[in-house]
Amino acid sequence: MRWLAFRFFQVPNGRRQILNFLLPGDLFSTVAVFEERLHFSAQTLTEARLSGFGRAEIKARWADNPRMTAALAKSSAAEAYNADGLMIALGQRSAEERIAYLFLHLIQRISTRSVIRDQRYRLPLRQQHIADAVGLTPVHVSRVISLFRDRGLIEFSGGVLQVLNLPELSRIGSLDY
Amino acid sequence: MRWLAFRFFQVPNGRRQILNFLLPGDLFSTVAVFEERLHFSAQTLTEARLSGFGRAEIKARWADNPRMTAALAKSSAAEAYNADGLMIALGQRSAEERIAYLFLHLIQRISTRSVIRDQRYRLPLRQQHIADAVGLTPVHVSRVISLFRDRGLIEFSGGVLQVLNLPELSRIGSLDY
DNA sequence: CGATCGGTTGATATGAATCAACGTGCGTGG
DNA sequence: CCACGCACGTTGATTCATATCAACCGATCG
Repeated sequence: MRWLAFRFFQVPNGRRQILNFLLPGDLFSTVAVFEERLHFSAQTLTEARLSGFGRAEIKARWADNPRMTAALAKSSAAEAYNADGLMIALGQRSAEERIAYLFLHLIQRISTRSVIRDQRYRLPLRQQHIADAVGLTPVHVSRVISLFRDRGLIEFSGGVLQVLNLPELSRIGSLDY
Repeated sequence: MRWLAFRFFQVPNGRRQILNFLLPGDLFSTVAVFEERLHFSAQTLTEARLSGFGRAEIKARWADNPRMTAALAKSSAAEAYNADGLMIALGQRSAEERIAYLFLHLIQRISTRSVIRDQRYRLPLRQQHIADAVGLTPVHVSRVISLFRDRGLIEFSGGVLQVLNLPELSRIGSLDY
């Protein structure tokens, strides 16, 4: 991954929820195109390269530009789809399932963007970020990842994820829907 | 509320996550306008009145109809906003907070649609639905609602929610963002 | 070379799940 | 019209998954 960022909400009680991760080529937020005031924040995990568009400019060009319209619709649909997946994970699934789900989700998105060798993915996250994304504590994330490591499913350290047993990881994390 | 429905995903393990509730006037799903295959299901809680639109028809009229474009954009933004709220609730908040949040969210949406008397809201849900929406068991939902009742915050039975202490309910459930 | 950060590990605490029993209202069929 | 069954909710006892608290370790960095 060339760079990585995330969108999150800081909860008054001190916790935060990571709402999604942003990868190269992602629209930062489809809603942001239409809404002036945003309820969330965003932060990069690496150096990142952003392109900005004026809201007025987009709106002006949008009506007569079917390709832009289609791109926005597609981005919006993907956001909704991903949000549904995370809600399902957070609401109904165990710690192991959530973490496996997150890894699977990320490696799938990364795979559409770059060629992957030996199932190694650059994923510059700390366990804290995983915890904030899947609604667990960093301590518990550490335990689950250790468990995965002991079972030979993955290696994860130094910002690199290596998948060693994809079928089993999928069995745990996938919803296959 | 004249009628009520919800959008949900059936998890292979037998649980289900309610992704959102649909109220009169809501677009069923913005994504459904563009995508052929949907990953979720929907169900009504009461008799409901639906209007259908052909996907082709919408697409054809969409380019040259700025009002429709705006309506879709607005609906899509609201969906994303609500999804963020639920992800935050599911990921970071306690059982009491989640349930208070859900009630607040629903009464707010209902209030924009009908005139409310005496803080009484028709809300034809079973505790099972609340449980499926906020990621708890029906048993625990029952306990929390009893607690709220004992503290004089709400009454909830027979499909009617009566709010008795809105400030306190808000203090518990609101994120005030 | 000490300090800080991220991760690991162990002990204990706790919120919510699970298991189970019971109550109540309601619809249905005898 | 009664009796039974069923859906829904309540309540108590217990279990379990994850949080919390705390100590420690290794790497990195000023």
